[in-house]
Amino acid sequence: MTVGLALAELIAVLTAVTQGEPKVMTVRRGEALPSGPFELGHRSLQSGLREWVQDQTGHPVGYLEQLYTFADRDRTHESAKRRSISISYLGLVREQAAPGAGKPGWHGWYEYFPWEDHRNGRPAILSDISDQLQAWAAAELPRREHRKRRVEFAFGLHDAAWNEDLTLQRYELMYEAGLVAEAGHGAAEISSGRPMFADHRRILATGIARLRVKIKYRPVVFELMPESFTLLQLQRTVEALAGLTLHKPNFRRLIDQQQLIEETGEVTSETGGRPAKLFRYRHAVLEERALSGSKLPLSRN
Amino acid sequence: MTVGLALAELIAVLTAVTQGEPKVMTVRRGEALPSGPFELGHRSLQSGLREWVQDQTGHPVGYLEQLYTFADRDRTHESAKRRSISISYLGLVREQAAPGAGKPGWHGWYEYFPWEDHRNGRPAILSDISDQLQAWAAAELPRREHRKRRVEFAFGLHDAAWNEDLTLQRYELMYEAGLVAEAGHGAAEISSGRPMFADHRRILATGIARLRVKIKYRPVVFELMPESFTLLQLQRTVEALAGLTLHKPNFRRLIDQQQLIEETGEVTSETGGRPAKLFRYRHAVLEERALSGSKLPLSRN
DNA sequence: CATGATATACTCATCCAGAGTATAAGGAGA
DNA sequence: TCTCCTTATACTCTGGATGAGTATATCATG
Repeated sequence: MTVGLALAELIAVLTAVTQGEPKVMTVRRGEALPSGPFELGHRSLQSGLREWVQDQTGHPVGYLEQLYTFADRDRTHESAKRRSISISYLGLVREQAAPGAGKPGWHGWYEYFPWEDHRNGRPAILSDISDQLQAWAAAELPRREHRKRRVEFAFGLHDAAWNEDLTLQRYELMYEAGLVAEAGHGAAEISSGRPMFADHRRILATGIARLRVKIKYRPVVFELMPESFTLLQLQRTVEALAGLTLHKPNFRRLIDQQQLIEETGEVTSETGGRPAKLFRYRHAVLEERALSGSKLPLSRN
Repeated sequence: MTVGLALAELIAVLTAVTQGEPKVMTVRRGEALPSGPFELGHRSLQSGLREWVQDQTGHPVGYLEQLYTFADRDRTHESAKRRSISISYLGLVREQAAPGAGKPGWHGWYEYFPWEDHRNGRPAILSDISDQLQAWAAAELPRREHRKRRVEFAFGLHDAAWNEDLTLQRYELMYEAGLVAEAGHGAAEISSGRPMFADHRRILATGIARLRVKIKYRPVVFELMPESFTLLQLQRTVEALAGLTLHKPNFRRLIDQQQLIEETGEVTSETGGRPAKLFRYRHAVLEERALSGSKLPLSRN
């Protein structure tokens, strides 16, 4: 009887937003997510990863949440016929290292998922992608209708609207259809985003999807903001994550009716037009009550 | 340099609802959740658990979802100074084994968490619990206010309303305050529910919380229902999981405006009064579209 | 045939989210 | 200095969803 011995590995999807662009920390020149073995010295998984990231990047991790645990057999480390278990985490950090000295390479989310950014309208690539997916769906007879519905729903075709939360479902469909490079087979004639090592891009998709869902009911955005910020800066950050533009008046209404932030008393005129008030997150006061709220208003435009 | 070798173990929170009561599958006469090593032969974590449960209970698992991965050092299996990683899952099964022959022991959720069942009003135990928690919160000076707010929010004191989703937060607070038996110290003078081995009750709380959240936006309830059912049976099942009573007319409105179910054409008069129409879940048609909907109406009473 | 029980159908008020419009306050350039 | 442009901030309107209550239908039972 074999005992369940396995290699335990930690993988991090570390995200920051700088200049209105969501970034992920990578290694190997953008080809892989940072990862490392889970060592005996660590107190727990959570703290193990925290220490490890601190060492690697010099940045403290604000918010840290477990994503998923994988154990597929087609992973590396299969040297000794041993299984490798990967425990992935989503982490939010406040700032990006000064680009130059630091080794950590930050890359934009949308290099890897160009079809996920709808801030400037529906990306052109989506036409190609959905064409190919529909062809793929129509090809296989047995589960044809089922596939068609999955594609239409995930990509917001026909009557369905684009749903930014379905990042993972979209990637998985494209993977099944052989449209992404990692798959090996198919090799992706269309420009389907930058590939990554092994299943790292899938893990990144998991992280993006999780964060997009989360910002709607938990005030995690503030983990990505500087100490003080304007309302538009906050909105731009949310938009960057969601890959959508928001309705400005409604965004403001929602934010202040939740009382998550307070004025610092200062204003900044670095924004161009009329000077904007600066706000800060009300850490202390809410921490727990905030569990309930924090929705965000979406719009068509 | 230590390599991340660890024992991988699977733990399941298997849930069924019979006669309007939510149950969990246990071993050791209700003292532990079923668990087992993750073996080399398994294709993946998911399928490993699926096979294992099938063997143990004879029931197929309908819905299966990963809950959380733990790796605390105060777990068992610390024989060889080796860490043990526990990957927990939430599984839904349609029926309970005929009580008698089968070994699996099903126990009601609310044996372990009596304060979580509000279907017959606020349980009396909650007065004791919140008294003790407030005393505990008031005792420690430094973070007093913070603790007070956590308790009030989690248990719906003062202005806050009872929120059924906070099962895990409530258990954790009680654990911190030494009100549950697992904590060791304190030994729980009050009847704070049946204890479990190690951190199994915490894992159960995680599963309950996850399921309570999930039924609000995904049609997972149907994994617990028989092929055909009446609307009231469906409502009773949801109420059992949420630990709350629902507003009947609104429940019905919500269900049929989501078009999740369809009439079978038959009726049953086993329910007492006027015979009720039987319905079935529309598996095929929706599977994917259903991703969006499936909320449920809560009420005060 | 009345009564009690459950099933099913409607109505009403409130709140909230999406969408649009209007005014304020700065800077840049004619 | 005045005008225009840009961004910030404030207000209104409408439709739909949600919480809550009420009325009618159809069975079994005494």
